[in-house]
Amino acid sequence: MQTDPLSTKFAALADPTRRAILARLALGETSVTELAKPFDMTMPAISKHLKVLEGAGLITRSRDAQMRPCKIAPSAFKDVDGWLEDYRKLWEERFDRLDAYLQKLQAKQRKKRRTTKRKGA
Amino acid sequence: MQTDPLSTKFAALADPTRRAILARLALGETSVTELAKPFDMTMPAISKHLKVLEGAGLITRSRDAQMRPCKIAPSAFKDVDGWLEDYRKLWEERFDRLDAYLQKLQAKQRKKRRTTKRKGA
DNA sequence: TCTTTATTTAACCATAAGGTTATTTAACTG
DNA sequence: CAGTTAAATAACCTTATGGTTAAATAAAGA
Repeated sequence: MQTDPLSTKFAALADPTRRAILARLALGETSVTELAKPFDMTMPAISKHLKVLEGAGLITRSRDAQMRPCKIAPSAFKDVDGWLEDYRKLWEERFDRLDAYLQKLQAKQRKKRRTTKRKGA
Repeated sequence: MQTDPLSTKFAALADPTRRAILARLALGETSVTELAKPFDMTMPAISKHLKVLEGAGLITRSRDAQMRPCKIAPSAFKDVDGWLEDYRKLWEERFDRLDAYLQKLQAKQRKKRRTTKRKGA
């Protein structure tokens, strides 16, 4: 596995079970047993998933009696979002260029229609 | 590996070599040999990385003589961005609550300063 | 203190990931 | 056609991942 924080985060997010756990945690802090319920999986498996999420800095854990409640880390998605930001620009530009191209195309077609005085479809 | 598109994309992004390839492709379409240059890695390794990126729908490939130029797929990051969107809301709310809390705290401190008439630091 | 509840750790297994070298395929070039 | 360039495939190796069962740990409760 890669050791840089961004790789670790993407790797953690690459598993549907872990994303489902995050989705549950988005509703609020909860226990491991509670988190495990929706899954057809043993507790140690869930425990490992939580360790991966924690290791990636996506969740934090506390203690409440025997329970180890989990919650989403405050700035969990900050760097992932920051990374995406660069590419967001890229595809917005791409979209802008496409948009410009389509407008040019439409202008050309309008011009054509004017010169040919509505001959074809 | 998981087979759903989002997992496949996150997994593809979880490797720094692949992210570097994407960063290079953000500058424009280019050949495999060109893409390979910055890395201390054999061609087959790069070839595999490109296959992963293509399989995730992050890049597309064409043909130009013996070359197989790669470019970033038009809507490469759309679903990843969409997924993040939900959590963006979450942490904006979290931030809003923190902000509200801090404002309340400051208000309380101003009040305190007024009643104690600047006694301590 | 013994038991129960909540969770983790250890040991193991199958499969996937990321790399290698050697070989092939594909297309241009002389 | 023979040779060169660009890239992919095959076969292999090592390590990581995602799961299991069985055992250990931690805290609360009778």
